[in-house]
Amino acid sequence: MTDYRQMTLKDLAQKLCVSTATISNAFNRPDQLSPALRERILKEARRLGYHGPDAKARSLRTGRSRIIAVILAESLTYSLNDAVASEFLSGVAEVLDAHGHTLLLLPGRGHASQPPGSANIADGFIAYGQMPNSKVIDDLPAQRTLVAVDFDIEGCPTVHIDDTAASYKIAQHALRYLPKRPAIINLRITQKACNGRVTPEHTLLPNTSTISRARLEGFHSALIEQAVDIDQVPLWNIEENTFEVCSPVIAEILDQPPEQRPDLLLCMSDRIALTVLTLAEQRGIRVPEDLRITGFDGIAEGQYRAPRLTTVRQDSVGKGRVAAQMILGRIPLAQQLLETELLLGDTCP
Amino acid sequence: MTDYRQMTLKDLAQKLCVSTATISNAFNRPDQLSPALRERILKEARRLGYHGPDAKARSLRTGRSRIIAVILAESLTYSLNDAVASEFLSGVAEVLDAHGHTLLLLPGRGHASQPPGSANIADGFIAYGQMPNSKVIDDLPAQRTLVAVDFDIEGCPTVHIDDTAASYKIAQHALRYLPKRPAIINLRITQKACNGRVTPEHTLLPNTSTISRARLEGFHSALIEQAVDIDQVPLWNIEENTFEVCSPVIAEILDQPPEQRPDLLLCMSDRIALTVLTLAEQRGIRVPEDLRITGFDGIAEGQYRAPRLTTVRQDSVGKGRVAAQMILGRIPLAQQLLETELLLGDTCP
DNA sequence: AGGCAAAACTTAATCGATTAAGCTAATTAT
DNA sequence: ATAATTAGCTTAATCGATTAAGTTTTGCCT
Repeated sequence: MTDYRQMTLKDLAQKLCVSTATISNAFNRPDQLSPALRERILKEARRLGYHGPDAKARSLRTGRSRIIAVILAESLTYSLNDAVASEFLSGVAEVLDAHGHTLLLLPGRGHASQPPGSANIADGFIAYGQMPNSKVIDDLPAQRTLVAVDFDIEGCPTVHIDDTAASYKIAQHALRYLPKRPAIINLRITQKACNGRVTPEHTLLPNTSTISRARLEGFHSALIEQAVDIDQVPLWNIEENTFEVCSPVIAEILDQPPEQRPDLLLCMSDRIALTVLTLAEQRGIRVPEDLRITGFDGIAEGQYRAPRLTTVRQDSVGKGRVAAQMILGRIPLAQQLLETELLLGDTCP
Repeated sequence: MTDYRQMTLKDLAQKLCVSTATISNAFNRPDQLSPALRERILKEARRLGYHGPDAKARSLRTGRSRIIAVILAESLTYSLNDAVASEFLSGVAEVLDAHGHTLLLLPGRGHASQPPGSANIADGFIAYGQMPNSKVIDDLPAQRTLVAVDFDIEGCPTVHIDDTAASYKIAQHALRYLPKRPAIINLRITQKACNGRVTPEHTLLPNTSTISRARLEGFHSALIEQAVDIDQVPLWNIEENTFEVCSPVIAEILDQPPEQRPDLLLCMSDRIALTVLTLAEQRGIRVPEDLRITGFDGIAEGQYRAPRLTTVRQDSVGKGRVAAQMILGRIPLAQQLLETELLLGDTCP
């Protein structure tokens, strides 16, 4: 019987015998009409079930949706369970929310099962940790702002840290103890997938290509500085930063005979380092006596536990804040480099 | 000079000397035009920098945006760092993505700094863990679907677990060891804020009001069944499920003289239980010998560590999946009750 | 070759708002 | 008292698509 079409501004205008412009002004520009009328309109709107101007129509007309999209590197499922990505997102969300914007989450290219489509509803885009050759920008509407985080796009404002310097810093700290058998566990540094020990056949990605690669450079610099032959330092690669994928590789490392087993593991992420720690504890390997472990990121999980993880903290939340502020035009679009901080925990004091 | 207005479908139509309908069809209904023409259109579109139909206009015209909004209970900042909420979101995201939808994140009412506004762009809403008297629905467009998760709205499809039964189950397990001094740590069960020991002055929320309250009921049932006087069981309340807020309260509990200190702590969440575990480890309190600990949720962090947390797992990811499938109409809108599972870890074997 | 159906396009109305420009009536200035 | 300004409201164009209905072209059948 009654018609279930949603009530529009026009319907409301007709019922109240005023123009649509006036209704619109009642919601958007209070100074354009008498307070009495505005009051009446808002009251009647509520009574008749009109919940304010339709966002779709409004965004079409004004050209702005108050939505900012974050394009993640991985699938949403992965990203939401990754502490670093989550912290980053929470920084973004905090700033967006403070300025009346909302957050749209997009999976990385190659992870979306459908073409973007609805994504270009956003007023601006924050691309997070994409691959260097990433084509994210290619199908983004040209007019809208894009901020790149943790990777570079030519001529695009970016937010990042100096990964090489940071990893150099922690490796330098760890090497002060002159480990007998240092080893490195890295994330996705080989051209083709490799879950395990990296051999010469596995070609490494180019030096500056990804964050992982940059961090490996830092480790290497510190090792070279200590006159360690980096070719003698076992390098392990892991394809995904999750406990499930890390575990078997790390088990393989730890299950070597004690005299071959590393006594220092420089890990490219806290997730890896924490997995090492868990597996070491399960095996009764003493940390740091038998094995020193360092991480990278400074996620909460590594600090709110005993023993605390020795790591280098990057301000992921801050990254998110800065990126969001840039997108909203609160700070100038620029190349922002954030600081990192050594966290001396118990796993490599 | 050149005009920076974004290129529209109409512009493209003019350049190619075809009608706008044809362009639109080239993007949306391939069967409506000859393959040759379609090919030409897509190619020229790419060449001229037309990235496909504008999402704002399209969503206005079609009435659908392919965006689903999740209304969280807390601020986005909190939710994104909470493992349970993140797992839930990742379940939602997984299903949405598989069906070409995207995810818009909205902070809970009272956490947004601005009125919703752009939120009603979504095709459907999933409200997560709201307070029982929550007014979320009130300013939601009436026509759109709403699914409630972990709380109830009259006449609204819901997804939840039987919190009381689940907490009864784990408490029952823990009580088999006939603890001398059991105690309970709960989350937000008092009328007004209370961070610490709950005394008679602190009125409790009504029985069925929140999840926390439901879980407390389960603990109590199990205690009563063991003929324990529940008024003698210390009850502690915590206002926020974070390490920072939990710590001082838990320190207070653990720093009591050993003969007064609880030998069993039934915790309402894994976050609380893990904080207990960390602080106990720091103090050299042996778990489970001196202190047994149980959690609730089954988050990854509690299982991927040594000792593993004894807890009851709820399938948060599954909750998200089911909620998303309902919203998308893949499964009927209904009241869904998911199963829980006892995880026998090392903290209360 | 004529008739008819299907294929390939076009026309034009529409989605639900915003906003510049215009119009009256009321107020202020001279 | 009259002109000038302002307040308060309306008119109508516009944002950029989609899609039902209509038109022309092509292909097929007898």
